[in-house]
This record gives sequence, C-alpha cells and structure tokens, in this order.
Amino acid sequence: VVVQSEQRPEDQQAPGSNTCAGLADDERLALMRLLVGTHARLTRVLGSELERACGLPLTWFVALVRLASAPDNRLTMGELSSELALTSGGVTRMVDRMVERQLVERQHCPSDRRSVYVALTAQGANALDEATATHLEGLDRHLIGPLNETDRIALVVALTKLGTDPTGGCPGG
Amino acid sequence: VVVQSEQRPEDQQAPGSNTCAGLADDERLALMRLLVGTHARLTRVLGSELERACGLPLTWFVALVRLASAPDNRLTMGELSSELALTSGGVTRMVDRMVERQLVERQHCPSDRRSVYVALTAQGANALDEATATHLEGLDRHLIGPLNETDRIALVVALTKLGTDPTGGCPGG
DNA sequence: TAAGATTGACGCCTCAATCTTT
DNA sequence: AAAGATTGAGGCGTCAATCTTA
Repeated sequence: VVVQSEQRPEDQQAPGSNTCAGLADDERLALMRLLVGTHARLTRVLGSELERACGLPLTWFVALVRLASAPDNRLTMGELSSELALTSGGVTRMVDRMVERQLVERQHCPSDRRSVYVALTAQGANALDEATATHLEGLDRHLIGPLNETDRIALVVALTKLGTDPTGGCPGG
Repeated sequence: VVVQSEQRPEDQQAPGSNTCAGLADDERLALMRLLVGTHARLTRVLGSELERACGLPLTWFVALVRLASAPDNRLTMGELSSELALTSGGVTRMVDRMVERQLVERQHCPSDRRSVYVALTAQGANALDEATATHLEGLDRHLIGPLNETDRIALVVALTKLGTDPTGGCPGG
C-alpha cells in the first residue's frame, strides 16, 4: 500500500512563481537531506580514520568482511557485486586493486567457467584482523555512541523497512 | 557520554586465526551496512527517476533547492559547499556544469571580492519547479511510503543525533 | 540467446598547488 | 599569513560494448 502524503499548500504554486519558497521546509526533503548528510559524514569520518590507521579504504574493509564470512572465504564477482551494491564493472576494478595488494586472489570456478571466485588471502585476513579493532571503535564512537538503545533499535527497524522496498533498484541484485 | 558496547566473544580472536567468523553478525557493522545500503538504493532510484523524467541529476536538484530558499536566491561557493557536503573543488566543477546549462550564474560579491555568488536563473527556477513534483512523488513512494509515522519520527530523531555529532568531519563545514 | 566478467570511454569527486583578495 | 575559489592530476565508479561459456 502506498501512503500518499496529504497535500501541502506549498506543493501547489503558480508555475513561474518565485519558485518554491517553502520547499526547504518540506518534511520529505528534510528527511532525505538528513539521510544523505549522515551517510556522507559517517563514511567520510570512518573512512579517513580507517585509512590513516590501517591504510585500508572503507569499501575494501566491507568487501573483506563479506569474503571472510562466506563459505570457503570466497564469493563470485557477481555475488560480491550484490553485497556491495556496486555494478559488475565496479567490482572488477575494485578486485583488480585488491589483488594488486594481495588481499584477495581470483580463482577459477569449476562448476561454471564463466564465473570467477574472489577469495580472501592470508594477507587479506591479516589486514582485516588489524583493521577490525579500529573500525569497530570508530563505529562505537560515531554511530553507536550518539544513540541510546531505543534510537538504535528504531533506526534498524526503519532502515530495514526501507531496505525491503519492492520498488528498489540495486545494480548487482 | 560514549556508550561502550559490551565486549562480544567474537571480538577477541587469536591473531592469524580463521579470521572473524562472527564478524558478519556484529550489530554495529550490520547497522552501518543498513545505512549505507539504504542510502545507495535510495539515491540510485530517486536519481534515475529524476534524471529520466526531467534530465536533472539529483545533486543538481538539491543545489537548486538550497539556492531557491536562500536570500536573493543565491549563495557563495563556500556556503553551497557546506550545504552539499562537497569540497570546494567539487562545487566549482558542479557549478561549471550548471552554468553551462544556464540553471545558475556566477555573480561578483561586492562585500568580499574573493567570494563569488552562485545565483538561481529563471531557467533554473523553472527546472526546479518541473522537477519538484517528480521528486516529491518519488520520495513519497520510496522513503515515506514504507514507513509509518512512528518510524518516520524515530528516523528523524536518530539521524539528527548522528548529525550533531561533535566529532564529525565535513569537508565544507 | 543469455549470463558472468572484463574493458574503454567518460563523469564526478578529492587532494594539493596556485592565484587573488583580505 | 589566511581565506575563497579555481585548476591539474588522479582515484573510483558507471554505462555500453565485447568476449567467453552455458
């Protein structure tokens, strides 16, 4: 069921008028703005902290986590693409860079020779171990710390509902 | 006050072990993952809908909204940079592209000749008017629709607390 | 023909250096 | 010297075309 917000007077303006004076106060835009701003700030702070401490981009860390928790510590390119909300081409290039640093390696997939596995290396596992403490501490400080338990639970509930939106559009899924 | 999460057994593993088997279930990582995923999906869907319907990138729309609600429909580059969570260089290039499409124009700032105003043009105001209906409808469908009022309010509260984190790092602010 | 992955072209951002004005 | 804005170099992602295998 689609909830149609009640019509607001600001929504109806003569075309060519002084252009949406009250638009900045729109509740829907404000919420979106909040979400985008929070995401930007959080990824920026956590990313630079992790980069400084461990020389590891935040996106690589996420990829390493997914690989580490996958069966045999490996995933196909396509699976990784879904996990990271990246296009196929984007994953190819990210994996290229991670292979260069020997954090992961490509492996043939015997059951389907079109697919290629990307597998965690020992070096990748070590890097993940080292980075984990730093990142979890950053998460505690910037994401968990400012919220009480009620906030945190409500946030999970709301984001989960948004995540299961059937009209969604993921590149890799 | 920083809430220190209770120690989880998964956090302590022998170095060089099979590497963080339970890491994927960590509550903090899961919440961050949810936030990043929701942001990615939402900006992707709303962005492509707006682009298809009006030929306007989502980031431009946000910029136009900020300009439209500013005094005299204009902001300095630095102010716009803060509003959009973009670096100074990023804003320069974005404004370059918007000037090219005649949605905004640069104006000298008499009071401080180092600054330059970016001002909404009539054409920019029209583009904003046209895009607003599409975007608000998309917001209703993808952001407001899936949530009930309780969720929505809780989401605003939580994100606001995260936004006022004193340890934050904005490029333009 | 379709699916999985890669590649080339390109868009958009960041960082650091630079220029102008304060 | 410091602040506001711009520029060049470079990183990282998307899209569309391509190649290989099913």
